[in-house]
Amino acid sequence: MRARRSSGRQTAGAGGREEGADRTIEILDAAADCFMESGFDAATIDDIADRLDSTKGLIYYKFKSKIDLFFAVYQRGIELARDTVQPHARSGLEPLARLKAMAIAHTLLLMRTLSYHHVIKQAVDVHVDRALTPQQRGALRQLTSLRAGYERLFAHVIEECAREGSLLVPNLDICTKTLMGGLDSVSNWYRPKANEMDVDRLFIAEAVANQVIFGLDSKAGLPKSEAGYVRLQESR
Amino acid sequence: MRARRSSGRQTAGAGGREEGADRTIEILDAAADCFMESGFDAATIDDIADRLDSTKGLIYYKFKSKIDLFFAVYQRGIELARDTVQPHARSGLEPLARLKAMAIAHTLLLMRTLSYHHVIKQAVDVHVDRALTPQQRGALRQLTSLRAGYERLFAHVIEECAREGSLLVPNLDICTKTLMGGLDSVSNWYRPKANEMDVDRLFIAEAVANQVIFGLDSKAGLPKSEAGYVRLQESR
DNA sequence: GTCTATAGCCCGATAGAC
DNA sequence: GTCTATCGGGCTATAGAC
Repeated sequence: MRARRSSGRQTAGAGGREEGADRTIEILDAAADCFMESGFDAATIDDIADRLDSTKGLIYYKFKSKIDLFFAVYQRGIELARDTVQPHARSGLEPLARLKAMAIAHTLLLMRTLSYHHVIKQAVDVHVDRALTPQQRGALRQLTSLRAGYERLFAHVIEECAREGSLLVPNLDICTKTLMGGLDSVSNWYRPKANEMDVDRLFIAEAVANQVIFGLDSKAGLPKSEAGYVRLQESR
Repeated sequence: MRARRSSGRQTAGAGGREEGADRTIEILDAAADCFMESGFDAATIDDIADRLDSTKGLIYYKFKSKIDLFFAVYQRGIELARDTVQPHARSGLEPLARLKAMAIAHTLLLMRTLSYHHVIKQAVDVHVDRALTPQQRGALRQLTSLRAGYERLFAHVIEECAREGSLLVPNLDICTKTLMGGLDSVSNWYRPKANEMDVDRLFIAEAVANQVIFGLDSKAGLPKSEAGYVRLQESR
């Protein structure tokens, strides 16, 4: 899993492909884990360095400050989600099938990258009210709008469903937030088990996605298998 | 809203009315606000004291430590919710009507006591992994089970609905957590507005409760007004 | 009961060796 | 690039006056 590669950061393109040095991703992963376990404030830079079998010198070489590191984790978390879900939003399927595929993909990713999603949750919570430099405040603003854009992926598809009549949406904003809130709540209780298979996670993701879209009402007809999701997934 | 009542903690009844001391509730309220705004770690005891126009001497006179204060807020938050929702769980209505009344009551309370619910969220999140004394660990265990009991109020009613066939519940645990996750997600975006009326909050609470139970599916018949909730509410 | 003053610790951040 | 050593600030918690 560890990269362990040369480096050649600034030394001209040099044509070669290959990840130069970027232990950066490793740092982000370690930071995400620590932020999940202890929360932003309680996690120390030493904790993160320990997890990398390194020292904080390395971390401060790559990131200006603890909060900058936090923002980098936040950004990677949202970008991962966007890159995973966006293809489903744009597939040629019917709106409702797309929404379901997005919900499942979102939930599966959440389970596979739990720590990043916990960081996103902390960032959404107010706790990042603290004193920031102007640059940091700008970065936060950009991240907030990146996140808003991600939510809009869902809102747009929900709106399409409403327009074609497949969903009843009294208030688009409330509906979108409540739907995504249900999906994200998986992070409150899901913890990966050793030897867990993809099927186990898929079972959970399908159950939750179904529930947030169709509810629990026995009078609604739950379509059991939406082939669209699987198809897209395999083609990656 | 504030209590302002005697206290007679140790000094025998003494008959006199007058607020003896219980500024305790005031401390809890101020602490909840600060914990919501800044998070447990970033909030300082001085912040909380400032909000009370007091000093930290007072707070340490009433609470042994910052984490004990946090636990006290957490406890009050769950007890408030339990006291509000339990009557609806036990009313004579049909299971599905009870569930809806509970969901609405829960969401309304969340909006009225937002800061307490943010504290509960922080407590549920892992962040309270930190080093605790044996007593504190015991207290946390008790609070965790208090919270579990509260969730079971919902689980039991959902189970009743499943048994009588009014809801389809593939997995009781996942369904309960997802349903409550949708309700609790209101705390991610709801912020009280000046001059907001009870009706405004009721609109939100009904919309969210409807969605987490019945979903958005246009083929389900949404029962629009459940008189049961209002009846119980007025009789308090 | 409430306040002031301060001890003591922890952690973010930096300087500089290698 | 990565590590060691350290400073400086801020916060919890306590001691003791009133």
